[in-house]
Amino acid sequence: MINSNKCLILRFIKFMAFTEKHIQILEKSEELFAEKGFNGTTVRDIAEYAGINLAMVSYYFGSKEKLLEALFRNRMAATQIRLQNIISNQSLSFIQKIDILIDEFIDRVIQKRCFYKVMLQEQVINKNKEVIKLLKDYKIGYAKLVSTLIVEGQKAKKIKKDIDIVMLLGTMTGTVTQILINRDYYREFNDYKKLSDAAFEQKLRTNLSAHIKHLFKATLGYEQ
Amino acid sequence: MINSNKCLILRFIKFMAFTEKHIQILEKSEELFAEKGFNGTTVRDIAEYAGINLAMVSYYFGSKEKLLEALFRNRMAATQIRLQNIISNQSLSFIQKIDILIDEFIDRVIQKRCFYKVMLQEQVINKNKEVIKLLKDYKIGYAKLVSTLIVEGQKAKKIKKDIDIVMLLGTMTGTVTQILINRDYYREFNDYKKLSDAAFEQKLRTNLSAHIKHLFKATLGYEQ
Amino acid sequence: MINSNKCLILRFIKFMAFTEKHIQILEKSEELFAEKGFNGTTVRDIAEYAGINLAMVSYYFGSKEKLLEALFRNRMAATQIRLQNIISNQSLSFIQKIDILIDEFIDRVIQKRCFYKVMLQEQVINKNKEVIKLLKDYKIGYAKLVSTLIVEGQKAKKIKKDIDIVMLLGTMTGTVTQILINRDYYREFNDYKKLSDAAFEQKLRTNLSAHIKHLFKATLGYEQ
Amino acid sequence: MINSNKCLILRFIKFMAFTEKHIQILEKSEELFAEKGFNGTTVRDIAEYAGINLAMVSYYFGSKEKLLEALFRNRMAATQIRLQNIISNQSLSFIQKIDILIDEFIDRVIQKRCFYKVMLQEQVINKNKEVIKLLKDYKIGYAKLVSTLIVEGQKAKKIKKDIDIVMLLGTMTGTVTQILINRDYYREFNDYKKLSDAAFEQKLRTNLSAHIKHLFKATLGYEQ
DNA sequence: AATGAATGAGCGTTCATTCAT
DNA sequence: CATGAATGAACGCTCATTCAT
Repeated sequence: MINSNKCLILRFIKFMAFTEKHIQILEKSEELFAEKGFNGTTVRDIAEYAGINLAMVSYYFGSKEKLLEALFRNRMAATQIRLQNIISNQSLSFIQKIDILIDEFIDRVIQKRCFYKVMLQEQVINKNKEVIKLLKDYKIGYAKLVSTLIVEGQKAKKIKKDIDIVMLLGTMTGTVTQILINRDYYREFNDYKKLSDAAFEQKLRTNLSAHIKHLFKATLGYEQ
Repeated sequence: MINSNKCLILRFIKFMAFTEKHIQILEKSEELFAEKGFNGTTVRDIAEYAGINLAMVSYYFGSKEKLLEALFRNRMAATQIRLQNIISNQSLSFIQKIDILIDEFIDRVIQKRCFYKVMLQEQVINKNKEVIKLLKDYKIGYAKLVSTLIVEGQKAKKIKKDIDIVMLLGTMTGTVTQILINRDYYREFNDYKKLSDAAFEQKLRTNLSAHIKHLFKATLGYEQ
Repeated sequence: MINSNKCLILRFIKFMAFTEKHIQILEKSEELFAEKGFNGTTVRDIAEYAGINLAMVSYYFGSKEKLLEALFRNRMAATQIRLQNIISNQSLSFIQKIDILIDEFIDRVIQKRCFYKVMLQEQVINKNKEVIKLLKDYKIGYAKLVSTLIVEGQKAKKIKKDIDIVMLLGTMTGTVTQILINRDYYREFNDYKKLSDAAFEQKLRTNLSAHIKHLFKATLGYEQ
Repeated sequence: MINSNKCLILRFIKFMAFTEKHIQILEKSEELFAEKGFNGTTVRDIAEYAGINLAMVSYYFGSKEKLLEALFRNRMAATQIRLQNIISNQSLSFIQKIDILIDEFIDRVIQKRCFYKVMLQEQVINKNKEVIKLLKDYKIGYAKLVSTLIVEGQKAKKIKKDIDIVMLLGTMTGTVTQILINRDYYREFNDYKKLSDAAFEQKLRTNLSAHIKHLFKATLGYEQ
């Protein structure tokens, strides 16, 4: 089981000896890309914000485009590890795994919100072939992984037949993305301004988790 | 009640005498913005693709930035009219209105998919103040409109209390957006390649409609 | 004598049927050229400021360049008439004529200060051949005219020999020009701010007149 | 007294590490600005004439506008040094200092004739605030400096009372400026064409010097 | 006779990238 | 190994002028 699951997730890790400066550039550029977009961010912006020399970006990563690719590879390798840890945990039921996958996703987007904004951009304006390839592999891997869990549930007659997995994952991803985008507006509309930033973030996490889990149960037909 | 609903939707229509060439530029630039992003699209690209002189963009719209604003104003004015027609229809129950709103949204995004890609961009990379303002007004108007319907249903004891409207609308918007983004991937994964483009689009519409309506019912607690 | 003097001044009048709109454009463009320079003034600026259609400038004058030429021809024709009136006055002595020429020049520059700013520009940045030609003819005519008066005075042994006329006229023109340029600074430095605009202008005229006449007397060696 | 004079001249020197290429661009652009005006000179003109890349102007100076400002700061810092050397020379009488100031000015304008054409432009078409500020400071400093010398002469009862300093300096500046502008015409009118360029320039210098010194003496009332 | 629409040319500036050191 | 200096290409925009009506 574990081995077969492993195969479902692609290996994004590609050897690259990252120094502290590499990481510094990646993190700072991620923030800028998220805020102003890839095209709206200049190499000068990155150099200035990361406190490095202008030529370093090309020197370290080859080009602005390849910096973006490195960013994706880096973040996606981390994601792979997180997913692997969940899947390989033999003490969890498939229902528990689905719930944990939902929470993991919410947590991931909230923690790495900059990256998910960049990811969203790349999916819409898609230009970079390497990134698109990474994204496609990730999506296929993720869908197959969830598919395995659902098939397992269907065999145990605990989950409805004919589940549209891509649609369901679209709901999860889309809902979280929309809340990520409309974070301030969500806070305002629901009168959460009185909460501290940390408290609001916790509230957001809880609300999202409950909402999406409820949608999954309604779609998959299981009860906990 | 219906009249008061009218007030909930903002008026985006602002007088601008659009000639055929204005429309031509708007539509072509919309396609390019959707494909390559606002920053990734040059005025020269637009001029070439729309078959007009380079200087016409500035001549007609003032600047590339104002062209984008005009695009948003134009599309949003059309949206307003569509919404108004639904709301002002006195022969519909609130449940019917919610269902129609869902279908209208799906239809709108599928028909104007380019615009919705541009809209997504602007929400993530947001730079243009005028556009952000239009978007905020639209979102508030839309949420209040749905809120009115839900309150109506709650009064009639047909809808659960404590509905998180922004979250629910996030699910609708997010799901449709994700399927818009992953359209090709959705087609591939579900083996819809054998369908004609038109048949697939119809399938997409039907699936999305059924899925989202089901999620709404599960969230709001009503039965038709 | 009168006839010979006439020959010293060139004829700038060239037939052009000027309508009110022509005059309007000339006067408004003169103001703008004076303020922002010829290159810094756009045809759109002129059209807007003169309240006419953008195409009128080309339509009426042929081009922006020819508008400038028309402006020079117009103003210089008027100058010619003013000078002719002084020269042809047989009741004046040559000393009186020199004094009157000085006052006429001061008066002309103060009244038509915009034009003299444009004139100064054209002499420095000189580009327009037609204008340069007009200016050269004017200068030669003016110098010859003054020369005639001085020769007359020298014959009457009232004026020193070896007068450097161009230098002397340079002093007159230069002094007035400098005060025109430094008008505000002159007012401030001499504490004339308390005077009304009209009173200051009168003061300026008086001071300039006395100063330049004094310099002429010191140079030419005559006493009134 | 001499030390207090030092304070009368503003300090234009602002640290800027000028390389040879900076100087090259400054000098070449000065020529072009003098000939065609600031607005009439394109960055491409400058790049070509100075033998540098088009982007270098922005790279070195920030913008075309800031290049102009640098030009003014540079030339005016040099002027300050020249003036300081005269003022601080304790072996000169105030009359000698005035004479030397006149010669220094003539020399400066003839040597840096391009700059003085640019300066004249900026005073007439004035647009650049920084340049106007520098010019105003220079004028005030110069006038105060001369004023100090004159007051010294008045105390020694060698100079008339009630001297209009701005007017007198206007005569000096204006006369030199006019001859600068009408240089060729002056040469032609006075039949100096037979002289070599160098000989004519020397003649020009001598004539200007004698003429202006004479005007100063006539105005100030002193005798050497 | 007068003008709104349109345009080719060229503007100042910024870009990601390169390269000598 | 790291970087300051430099650059070709392209950017959004404005210009004076034209032309069909």
